Order: sequence, then C-alpha cells, then structure tokens
Amino acid sequence: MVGTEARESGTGYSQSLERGLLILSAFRSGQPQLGVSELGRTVGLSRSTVHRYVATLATLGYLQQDEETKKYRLGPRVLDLGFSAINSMEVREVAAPHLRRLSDATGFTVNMAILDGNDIVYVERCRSTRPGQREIDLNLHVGSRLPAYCTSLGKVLLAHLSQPLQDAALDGIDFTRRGPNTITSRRALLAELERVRRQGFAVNNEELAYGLRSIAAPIFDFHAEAVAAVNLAVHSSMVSMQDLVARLGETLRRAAAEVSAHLGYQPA
Amino acid sequence: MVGTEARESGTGYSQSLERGLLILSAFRSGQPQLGVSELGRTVGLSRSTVHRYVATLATLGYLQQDEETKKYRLGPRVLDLGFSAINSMEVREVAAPHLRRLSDATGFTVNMAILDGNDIVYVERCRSTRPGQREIDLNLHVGSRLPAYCTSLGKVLLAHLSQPLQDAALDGIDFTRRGPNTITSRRALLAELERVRRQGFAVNNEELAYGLRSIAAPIFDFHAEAVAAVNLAVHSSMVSMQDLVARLGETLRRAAAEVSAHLGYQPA
DNA sequence: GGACAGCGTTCCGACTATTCGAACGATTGC
DNA sequence: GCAATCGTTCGAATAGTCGGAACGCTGTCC
Repeated sequence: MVGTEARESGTGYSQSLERGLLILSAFRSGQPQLGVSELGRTVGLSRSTVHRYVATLATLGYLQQDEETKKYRLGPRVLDLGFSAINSMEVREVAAPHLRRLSDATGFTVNMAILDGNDIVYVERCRSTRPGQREIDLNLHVGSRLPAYCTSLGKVLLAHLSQPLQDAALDGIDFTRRGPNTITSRRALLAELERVRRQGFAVNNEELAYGLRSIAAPIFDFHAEAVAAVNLAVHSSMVSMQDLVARLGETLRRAAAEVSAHLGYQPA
Repeated sequence: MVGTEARESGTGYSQSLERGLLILSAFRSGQPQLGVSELGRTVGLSRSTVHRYVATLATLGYLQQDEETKKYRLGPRVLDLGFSAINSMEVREVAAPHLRRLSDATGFTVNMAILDGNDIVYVERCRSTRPGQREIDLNLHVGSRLPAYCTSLGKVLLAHLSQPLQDAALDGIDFTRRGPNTITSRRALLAELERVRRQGFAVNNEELAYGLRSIAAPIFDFHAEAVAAVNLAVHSSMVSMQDLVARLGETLRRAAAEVSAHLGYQPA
C-alpha cells in the first residue's frame, strides 16, 4: 500500500506531477471510464483542479475523452510508457530465447518476473506449446501482478533479497489464504525462504490456487543480485511433486543458469 | 511527431505535469539510463528543475536510480499504467478468445492493433501454434508500434477513418520504402485505401519487409466505427496471395465479424 | 598532486503557475 | 419545470515552482 499523504512539503518535490500521476493511476483497476467529479472525489481535489490535469493529460494523449459520456479513459500514449519499461530491461532481452526453448522442451508454460515491493510483476511469458494441455490461466499476462509470498517466483526473489530489504518487504505482507497450502504466517514464510535460499529454487504446491504447482529459479546478474526469476507452471494432476522437482527442476535450473551466465554472473 | 512547444499558456493546462511526463517519456527509446544533466539538455530545462521532477518520479516508483551511476531508469510502476491501458480496452477483452481460436485454426500468427496517429499499436498477439513454422518475427509484441501505411492492420484502420481524420493522418506520413512493394506516395495510398474500404480487408504483400505477407480485417463497435483490426501474418514462401485472400481471408473475416457482433455492431 | 570539468544535489528569493470557489450551460431524473 | 449533477470556464489569492548559485563528489588531464 503506497501512502497517498503528503510526501515532502519542502523543495525537491513536485506536487503537480504527483497529483497528475495520481489521477492517471486512478484508472488502474475497476472502472476504466472516469469523470471529472468522480476523480475529484477519489483523489480529494476540486473539480476544477482535476479538470486542469485531465485536460493536460488528454492533450498529451495519455487520456481520451469519450464523446458521448464526456468521461475519460486511458489513451494509447500510456502504452508507450509501459512497454518502454519492459523493453528497457536487459534481463528480459537476454532471457527471451532461453525461455522459449525451455517452454518448447518441457511443453509447459514458462514465466519470468521481477520483484516490486511485495508483488511480483510478470515481464515475460511463454504459453505451453501443447494446445490441448489443461490450461491453468489466472488471466495472467506480461504486466500482471501477484503477491510474492504465495508464488514460486516471489519466494525465490524474496529469498535472495538482502536482509534489510527482505525485512521491509515482509513487513508489508498481508498473509491471505489463497490456496490449500498458502503460507499464512511470517514465521513460516521465513523458514520457507531459508529453505529456498539453501536449495536454490522455490516450489509452489497449491499455495496460490487449487491445482496449481510451479517451480522457480533465480536469475543473477554480474553483481550476484537476483534481478529476476523464471518458473515452470503445471497442473497438479499432470505432474507429481517428485517429477516437478527432479526432472523439470533440473531443466529449469540449467536454463536459469544459462541466462545468469549471459548476464555476467559467476558462481562463487 | 508531437510538438514539444508551448501548448496553452492560459488556464486549463498544467505545465508541471506536461514537463514531468515529457521527462518520463524521454526514456522511451534508445538509452534506458539517463542522468539529470542529460535529461535537462533533451527537454530544455535547468538541472535543478529536472531534478525536482526526477526526484518526484523516483519517490512514486516511476523511476529508479542506479546506485552506482546515479542515473535513472524506468521503474516497475510504469508497467502498471501500460497494462491497465491495455486491460481497460473492451475490444481486447472481447476479442481475445476469438483470436486464439483463429490462430489455432489456421496455425498462423494473429495480431490485433489500434490506430494512434500514423502508427498502429499492437494490443494482442497470438503466436503461430505450429512450432517448426518459419518465424517472421520483427521483434513485435503487445505495445509495439509500426507505421500504419505499410501494414495491413494500418491500412484497414486508415481506410475506415472519417474524412477529416484520414486527411490529418495522411499529412503526417513519411513514405519510406521498407519492403519490395512499399507504397511510397500519398496518391497511391489513397487509391489503396479506397480499394481496402470497398473490399472490406487489406493485404500487405511485402510492403513492410521482404518475405512478409498479411491480411487484415476491421473490427467495428456498435457505432460502426473501426476501433481495431485483426490480421493473419504469413511467410510469402508458405502461402500464395490467392490462398491468403480466398481461404485465410474468409476465416479471418468471419472471426472479425464475430468480434464486431459481440461489440454490438449491426451491418447496414 | 593539483586544477579542472562534469556530475547529482541542495538552497533560496523572485515569480508565475496553480489553487479552489463561484458561476455557466447542458443533461438527467422526478 | 424544478432540482441535482455533470463538465467546463473564470478570477483573484496563494502557494508551489523556477533557475542561478553553490556544495560535495568523482573522474581526467597536465
């Protein structure tokens, strides 16, 4: 949860920019169409002030006004930003071909994610190449967010965080039960992260949703920092835990290690 | 090219927001790492002013500072925006399953795009389901942009624009030759758009790149406005023009019509 | 090793863009 | 036809913003 209160009141901070972006991100979830008054209420500003920001955003192409309802929605210009963010990631560029090969070799869906606070953000995704395969699709795509504590990708990334960063991340976690085996306490998560770090990979056995298993491995850059993680997602009825860890895990770890090597990582 | 000069100086416009977003979008292409001075030069502002915006953006998570180089890069928060834009598109939501079915049925890559100025922006993409298939991948993904005049998707969208909008769009086109058959004059493009509108679909026969053929059909909403377009992309060595237009074109048009119907479109 | 140029950052007073309330025209529901 | 709500415009008081100057730092060049 990011505080919406005043950040700094002194110099070195732009109130207008913060408010403009606040308005822009109000379009995130839920209703994609918002009016000036509606926005004013959610961000706590007068209608006239909101209108100024909205007009600016519309002029620049970040918002579009619906001619009938007079309400606003996000414009194509916003896409630019999102995708330049993704494309400016070196990891993703380097990893892409390896992930595709991994997906082709195993026949399962492969995902890559980074950590942002307590969330993971998908930055690459190769769907299972076998069509008829039972689909475990939680409507995930590049850019989707999931809580870190109940995903294999998230646990691997949390496990390799420095102590202070890990503490900070764990502080903000809301341990909601989401699947049969969700980890629901900080204590249990800490033990799990310790195990993950020792093993070098993380397993998710129906912690996020019923029927969903996955295994994830970290990707290190040349600073030996875990900048991303890759996983293989399977349906629990198709792959046993043993098979997941032993057979698929080995293939996955090899792929992850290749990517790390390309990023200049040298194992100790 | 979007003018960077003053927009309005009166009321109803936020200078700070424009400048903040200008800085944010300076990270778009090219170097993903930018410093304060560098930014100041590109956007024409003093270092101190730029620093205020950059600090604000970093606090909010839209930028991240590299600890070593002190330079800035885009943060994960920017991803949110881009993907909420994509996900808030009703067309995309409705079309997704149809596109997947179209891709599975034909075995070819299916794309959906919208028009933004003279560019098309990919908003959905289903890769060819047959692996061994010869890949014609210009490193395209959701969010990618291509000039409209040399793509089937773009021509279909331009063809169904209202007269004033079409004029405005054509004015800005830079007719660069990009493939063996690129249309290189406004006159020729106008004739082609007329044909596209009559036929109800557009064909791209190596106008964008050597070896690349595609056929695109428009998607109409309940206002009978072409809000998006779908295409099938093939390699010229795999599919003849006749086959593309007759066999694949028919399947494509049916899929596009289904999506249009779901959006409430009623053919005249 | 000292001078220099470049960087990111901070500070400050002058300034101007931004603020909200009030008012307008259009639309909607009763 | 009235009342409520919408998006929008206007204005004067305000407060957030502006860029020059200065700081500490890191490299490079004699």
